[in-house]
Amino acid sequence: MAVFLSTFENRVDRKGRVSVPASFRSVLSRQKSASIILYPSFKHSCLEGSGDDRIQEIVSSIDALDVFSDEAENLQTILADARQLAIDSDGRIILPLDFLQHIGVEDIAAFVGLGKSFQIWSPDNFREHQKKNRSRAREQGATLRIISPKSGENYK
Amino acid sequence: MAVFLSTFENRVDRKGRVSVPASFRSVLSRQKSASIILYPSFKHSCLEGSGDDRIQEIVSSIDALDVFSDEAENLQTILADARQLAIDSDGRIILPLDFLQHIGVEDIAAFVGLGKSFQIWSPDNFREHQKKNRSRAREQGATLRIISPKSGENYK
DNA sequence: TGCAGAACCATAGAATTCCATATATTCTCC
DNA sequence: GGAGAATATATGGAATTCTATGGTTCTGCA
Repeated sequence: MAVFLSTFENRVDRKGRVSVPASFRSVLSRQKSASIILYPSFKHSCLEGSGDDRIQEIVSSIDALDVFSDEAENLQTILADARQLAIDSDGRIILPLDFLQHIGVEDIAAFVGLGKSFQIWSPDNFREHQKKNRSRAREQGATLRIISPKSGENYK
Repeated sequence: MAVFLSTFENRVDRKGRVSVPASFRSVLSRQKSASIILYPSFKHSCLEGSGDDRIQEIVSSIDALDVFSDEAENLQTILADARQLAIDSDGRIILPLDFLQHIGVEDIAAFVGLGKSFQIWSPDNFREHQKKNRSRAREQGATLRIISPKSGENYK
């Protein structure tokens, strides 16, 4: 498995420790460095996460923008708020307190696979978010257009 | 035979284990990784299933969109709900409890071949669904335009 | 020396693998 | 063509491994 997939709810203990889902770890272990990058989402009350090769892509994308543009500065806030977290020998990370507060997690964290990246939510907030997304996806069904990975051509 | 075809009803045991029809397995074994991707259908109370090359297509599609766009989020709801299930040495998968509940399966699951993908239904729900579809097809006088397969695709 | 963070154990429960069997299907050889 | 052997499929249960998770000990640093 080479992509982050599915949703897992794991317990956060008093020290902020939480197990990274095994399947996520196996994705991360294929990358150069098996650590995790997390930063608060500016759209939702969740954390955006990925391996650190994904961060390289974000850095490059920002670099391609005008240096002093608002857009570039907006995206640079991502980098300023990001943290790199090591995965310990038991497969856990420690979520910083301010991150936990930002997403409203007391004792359960939901890891949500989004392909090349993932998110961390409070379970309740995520369920609500997912419900909204589903109904919007149903309405906009036309936008669920699949692109073949090899040719890059649309099926219609 | 290289496409998912016909309908098979197999027993689901207490642990959620169920045999994947042999002919489906032979289709899947031609792909890179012989595992199954399942996710709840938007439209019906069934599960959508396919080989995991389908997930690669969805991930690529997301990648072609702006990272934080609504469209990307629509597709990501699929990934968040999807599960990759390994086929064990006896040809079985384990259907997660919440999936079984979503489609209302107690002890029998119907695998329905749809060509490039398949669905999993409760037998009763499927029969009803099939009845509706048939009568609609009759009323609307279904027609079909045949498109020859792209050269890259191997039928054997 | 006290504290925070990291590394180390221990364990219950879940998930995966392995084995056994009944039934159905195909093959083989007469 | 048909009887019997060999193979394949679906299914149940047991054994083993893995994952998540709580607690304890170590270690560097102020």
